[in-house]
Parts: sequence; C-alpha cells; structure tokens
Amino acid sequence: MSKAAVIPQLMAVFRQYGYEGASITRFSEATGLKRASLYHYFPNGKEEMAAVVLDYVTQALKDQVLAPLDSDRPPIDRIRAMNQNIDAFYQHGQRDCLLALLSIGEAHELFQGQVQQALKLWIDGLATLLINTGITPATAHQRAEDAIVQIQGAIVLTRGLNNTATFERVLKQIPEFLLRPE
Amino acid sequence: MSKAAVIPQLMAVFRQYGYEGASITRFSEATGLKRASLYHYFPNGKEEMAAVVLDYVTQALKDQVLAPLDSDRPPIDRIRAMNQNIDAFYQHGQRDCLLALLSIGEAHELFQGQVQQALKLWIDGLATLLINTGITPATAHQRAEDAIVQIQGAIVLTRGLNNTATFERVLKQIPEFLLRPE
DNA sequence: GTCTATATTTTGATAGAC
DNA sequence: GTCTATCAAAATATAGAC
Repeated sequence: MSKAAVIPQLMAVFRQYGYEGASITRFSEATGLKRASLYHYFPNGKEEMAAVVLDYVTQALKDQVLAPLDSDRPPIDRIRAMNQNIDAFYQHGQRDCLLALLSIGEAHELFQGQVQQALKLWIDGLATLLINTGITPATAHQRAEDAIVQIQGAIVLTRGLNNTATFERVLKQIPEFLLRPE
Repeated sequence: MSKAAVIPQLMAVFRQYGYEGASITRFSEATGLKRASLYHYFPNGKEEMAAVVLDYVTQALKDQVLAPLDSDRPPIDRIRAMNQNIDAFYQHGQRDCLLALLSIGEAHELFQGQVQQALKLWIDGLATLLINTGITPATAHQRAEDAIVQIQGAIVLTRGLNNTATFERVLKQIPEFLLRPE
C-alpha cells in the first residue's frame, strides 16, 4: 500500500475521533497496517499524520470547493457547484470538518497556522467571486465569512440533533444569501 | 472542596481539550485534587464527570440563555440580553461549546441524548419568543435553528482564524436576523 | 474527604528480522 | 515495505491508610 493511499483513511479516523481521540491503534485498524508500518511512513507519528492529512484537505478544498467557483458559468451556478461538492465531502453534515477538529486542545497550537491559512483561502475564494459580481469588497468578505460560519455551524447541529435536515437546508439557502442585492 | 465547586473546573478542562483529550491528570491539575479524590466524587470516572458537567451546562443554558428571553421587555431587548450572556459564556468565541465537543468520537454515542435535548431546548426557547411576536411557527423554528447554527459556526471560525471579530459580528446581527419581517 | 501506593490497560515509539 | 517483539510513558481505576 502506498503512502498516498493511506492518507484518506487517516483522514477518516481524524474526522471521526478528533486529534486526541485518534490513536495509532485506530489508524492501524483503519488502514490494515501494523503500528510499525505507519511509523515507517510517518516517523513523527500522529503529529506528522495530522500535518499531512491537513495538506491533503487543503488540496481537496482547492480542487473541490474553490475550483468550481472559477468557471465561466453564471455565479449562482458556480456556488451551487461548490455546494454539491461540499454536500458530498461532509456527507450531508454527518462527517466533521478537520479544520474545526484541529482547532481543539493541543492540536490548536500545533496546526493553528495551517488551519488559519485554509480558512482564509476559502473565505477569499468566495469573496472574490462576489466582488466580481459587483458586490462591495467589505460586504463580499463578510458574506463569505458568514457562509462558512453557517456551514460549520450546520455540521455541529446536524451531529448534535442527529438529523441531516439542518445541513441540507442551510446549504440550500447559501447561494441566494451570498448573491442577494446589497 | 465540595463537589459543586469542582464541576466548573471540570467543565473548563472539557471545553479546552474535548472529551477524549481530557484526562484525569488534567482534571487533577485543574482542581488541585488527586486522582483518587476525583474518583470519590465520580466513581465512574470521566464518563460520569462529562454527564454531570453536561447537566450543569444545560442548567446554565436555562438560566443564562433562555431565562432572559422570558421577560416583559421588548423582544429585541430580550434577544440582546441573551446575547450578552452568550458572549460572556463563550468568551467572545474563544471558549468552545460542550454540546459541540461532546458530539465527537466516542462521546457522540454516550451523550447524544443529552446533547440533542439541550439543543432542542435552546431552539424551542428562541422559536417560542418569535412566535409570540407574530412570526409563523415554521419560520420561527427555522430562524431559531439558523441563529444557533451561526453561533456554533462563529465559535469554529473564531478559533480557526484566531480572531474574536467574527464571533462579535455574527452575534451582533442575530437580533435583527431573528426579528426581521417575514 | 483526601491522600499514597499500586495494579492494569492503553498509547506512543523503536529495534531488528524478513 | 511490512512485520513481531519489546519498551517506556501515560491513562484508567482501585485498595486502603489517615
């Protein structure tokens, strides 16, 4: 098994248990590799795994969330395309966001920089699209931030209420929330 | 030290490290009590501590968040009063929400019921106020849910961006968001 | 009610065979 | 590259003195 193939499996464990709840034993069970084999790929253990997974997630953000915003279709369609990929990536809100999980506990100090950078990337990508439709930069930035606030909050409530309806509803109202007249 | 006095200190540890990251050693350091003394108060260890803290948080929700909604002042003032207590409880978004943290990993299965109940209490309390101002029950419920979505998401972004501005801005726009005409 | 001491289990990490 | 074997550290939990 190649290193690239284990990364999504490590990601799944981090997303289920958070940083401190993710143990090498759980990684071993998820990948089918023994502990020592995981240390062969990641000599610095869990911390290195999380850093690599965070890079992987940042790339997924660029490819699946930001890239659809940069097409030649109408703005509303671009946002809907982003939403479709978000819905799939977060499994209708049933899977947690690594950027949120890696802001908790000792992970917060370790990955603050990477998390902040990824969130800013997301906000700026959305804001740029809004600015291109004629929305004031300040408003565009606030709305972009608010949209991501809503997505993150919807994940929390979807898990807490054990019901994907919240996530689906919040996602659905985001395109018109972002593009409404000033 | 009484049992009641240690609960807020346990809460602080859970809010900083999450359920799996909170260890008896960390509880010991936070309270000044040795491990065995903590087991005297909570024979079932961490799981019992979390359950008791969750009860404490649910009571705080009733007293500090829901009670202000039930006064004889104008609705907008009641929501602002709620917001003031929310701002203090979450320290401008710098402290995490236990209802969110206890929905992660193995805590999810253990506390799903209590978390769901607390969230529903919050949503229903807000929706009831909106309904009393003449807003349609369906709309009221959606807006109440959306407001809590925004608060939870704002906590995520405040920590991820390392900046309380997001939380303060989101909180500020909630009163008019809830009470705007249908 | 709080402590010391201790037992048990789990976790993180490494050495070295194949 | 993957494994078995092993170790050291940390975590959970309990017994029993004061």
